[in-house]
Amino acid sequence: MVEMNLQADARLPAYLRLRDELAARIAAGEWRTDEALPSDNRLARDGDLSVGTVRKAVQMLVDEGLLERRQGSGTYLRKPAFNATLFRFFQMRDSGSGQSIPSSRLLSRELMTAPAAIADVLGTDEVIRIERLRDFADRPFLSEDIYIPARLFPGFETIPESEIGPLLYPVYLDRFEVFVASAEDEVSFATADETTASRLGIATGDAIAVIERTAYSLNGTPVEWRVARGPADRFRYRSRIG
Amino acid sequence: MVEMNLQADARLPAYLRLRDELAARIAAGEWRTDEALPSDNRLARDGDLSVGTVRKAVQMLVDEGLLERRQGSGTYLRKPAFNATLFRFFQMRDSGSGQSIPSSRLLSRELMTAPAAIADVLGTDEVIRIERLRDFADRPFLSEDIYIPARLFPGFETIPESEIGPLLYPVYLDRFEVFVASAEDEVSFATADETTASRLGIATGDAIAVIERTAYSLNGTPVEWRVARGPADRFRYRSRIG
DNA sequence: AATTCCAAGTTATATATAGAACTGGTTGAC
DNA sequence: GTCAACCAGTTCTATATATAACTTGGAATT
Repeated sequence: MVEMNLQADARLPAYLRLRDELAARIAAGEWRTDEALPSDNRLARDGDLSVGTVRKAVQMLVDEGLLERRQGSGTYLRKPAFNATLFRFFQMRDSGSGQSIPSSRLLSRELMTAPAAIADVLGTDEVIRIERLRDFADRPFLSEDIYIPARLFPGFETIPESEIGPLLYPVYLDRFEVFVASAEDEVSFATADETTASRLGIATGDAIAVIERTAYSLNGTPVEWRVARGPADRFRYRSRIG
Repeated sequence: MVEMNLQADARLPAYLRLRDELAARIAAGEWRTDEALPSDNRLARDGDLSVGTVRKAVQMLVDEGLLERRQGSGTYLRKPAFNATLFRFFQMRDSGSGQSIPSSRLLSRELMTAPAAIADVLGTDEVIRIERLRDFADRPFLSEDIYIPARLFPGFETIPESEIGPLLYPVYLDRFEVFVASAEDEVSFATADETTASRLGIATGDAIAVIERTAYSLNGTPVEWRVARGPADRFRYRSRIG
């Protein structure tokens, strides 16, 4: 919020300017996950920089998890590992090591005006709300209310359901070029209200786990807020602290 | 577990060998958090390397969160930000933004033989168990059972309670040179048994949140296992995914 | 006594260069 | 057809060097 980034460049070190430029071009969708960015040498020639400087800029984006270098081959846009990284609340116990992604059913999608608290987080009150139910081991497991800014996802509510897989973030990326780069989860416990209970197939008043997540894009803009509710006794949340 | 690390060095690149050497010397307690490591130039001369190679090694340790560079001054051992990073389950709601650390009472410390599951994680069954109760807003908030290997913490059970602050990790570092570098939390839900209930001042069978944590030192050795239990309705767990 | 200035030491940035290690494709021999 | 050798292009490692930016502490000045 301090400054817009058109002139901010001038006195930044070269490797940072290049990093910003590359990040912008990536965010603009210039490359796909399967083909290579220009080589270090190429970037150096184009930008009139030395290879060392280029490597430093690229390395930053690698550290940020955006790019992936393959020796002898090239530098590629990394496909985000949604399964492992951004999607880790499960009851992993049942099946041996079935990393299976739970199936998901869309219950509703609706263009609406967001409640104040959510509008506050997302920075707009024109949102699309998605209600979704996820199954695991053939039983309803998570009831989700998802809010995304209508401006960033124009027409999301009209996409045929068949074209929306069990994971939303790939859809965000492929169809709207919105890249979910980080998120913040908050876990708490509560009791089920009537609608939640009926969706999950439990009794009203039963204990549930509540995960509230805010997801952010590359530049730190919040692009999604969701709340997920599941039966507390089937719930486990794992977290690595670095 | 694959190999011991005395000869593993030979064919590693120079910057990795230096990184390993520095990490070992840090872990051995060669430097304190307040005075500087040898300068880049010095390390280069000593190790017969170029400055670029040295900087690459040091940068790795900076990225790993171990070191901190202060331009114009030197490279320092970073004091881990325990409050923020490794200590984040609270009910942050009550007081405005009171980042206050809850007070803590030691209930017992005892040299004992660990249950199989815990011995398995820690790699030894000779452990010290610490029972602790933490208050927040004048009410008991977390009941903790903490297990640490006796070998790594000789005599911990006899340290005067007055010399143990509300945070254990600084004690591990200052008195035993054990540096907690990362941890893994697992959050789940259960109901209180009798002892837990009486400690927390709730009824047997009441809903509680359970956080199981394994803490690791620099080289990935588990150095602590703990389980913390608190009333589910006052509980919040925050986690950043990045 | 307080302030300014300077010098030495440190990390940060940038360039240039060289060879090693690896990948993916093409060519050539059999 | 198969396999090996080769080759061009890529990233990776390492060195050497120069300058900028910054910190610290003491000396000089006011």
